[in-house]
Amino acid sequence: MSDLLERLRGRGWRMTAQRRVVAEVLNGDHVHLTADEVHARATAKLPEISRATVYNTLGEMVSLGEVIEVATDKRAKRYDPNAHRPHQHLVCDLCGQIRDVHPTGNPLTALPSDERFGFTISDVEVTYRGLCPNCAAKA
Amino acid sequence: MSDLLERLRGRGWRMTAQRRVVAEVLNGDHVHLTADEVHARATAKLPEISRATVYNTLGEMVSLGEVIEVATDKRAKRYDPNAHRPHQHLVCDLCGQIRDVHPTGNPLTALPSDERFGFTISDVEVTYRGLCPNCAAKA
DNA sequence: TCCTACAATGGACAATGTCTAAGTCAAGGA
DNA sequence: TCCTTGACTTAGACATTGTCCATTGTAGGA
Repeated sequence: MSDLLERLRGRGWRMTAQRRVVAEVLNGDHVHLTADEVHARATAKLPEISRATVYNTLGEMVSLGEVIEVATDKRAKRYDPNAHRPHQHLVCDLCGQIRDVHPTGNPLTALPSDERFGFTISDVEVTYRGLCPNCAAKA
Repeated sequence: MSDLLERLRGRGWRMTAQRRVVAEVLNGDHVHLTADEVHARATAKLPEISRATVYNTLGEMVSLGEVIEVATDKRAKRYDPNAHRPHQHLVCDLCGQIRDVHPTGNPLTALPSDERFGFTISDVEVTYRGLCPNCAAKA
């Protein structure tokens, strides 16, 4: 169980009530909240926190590399606190549920050099799509 | 060179001037326009076309499975007319340029069954990120 | 304790996408 | 060819998501 708050403290990040609350809301496994959901939950703990602060704080955590932005659906970006361990995502097309998964092998090796168009590739994102057990049962 | 317009006609899609223009704008290889760019180019050919129609038409082409929605950057969705042939995307993190690529092998085999959480997986999206030759030279 | 640089606030603004009511038109039938 | 009908298009209001900025507040060091 990674502790996002501890990791941020360890980087000498200036701590404020607002930042602590955002980090607490975002902490955990299989957590993929939108900025708006983070704001809603943060407001429950600290009513006067503003939307701009939530956006700023999320943006800073992304810049620090402690949180990853995920764009699995067409709507809002989601924020994933498990930046410390590489992983990919599994998404249910119906309910939108997201799970972290760890495929075997390195997807980079699947791309031949004549398909790289001279690019310097630094990262690969893989999104598996389908139906979760619940939605599959209903369909 | 696939002809999007021909494929749509072949499906008995009711043809209108607006739909024809949108299909013409979107046709080609390595084409990944945003809805707004499609609207801008369509307006050049047919000035009175409305934004709603562009969105509707793109949405219908996606429903028909003739066009794919791509969410490579955090901003607008992009539309890719090469739905008839499976492929993945290579994105430049600086200039946002997108290329279609064809990795070898099946990325699905990389996901062990105990990492599938009971999901029925129907599709895998792979996005390679890095710098294009131009941006790498400047950096 | 006091200072100062950094953080938070809130409200306007921007970008993207959705919806609705009313008008228009493509395509098939007489 | 002309009519009919249901599907398509339009314009603009509205919704959602995200950004910016000037002002106010505060964490942490001297």
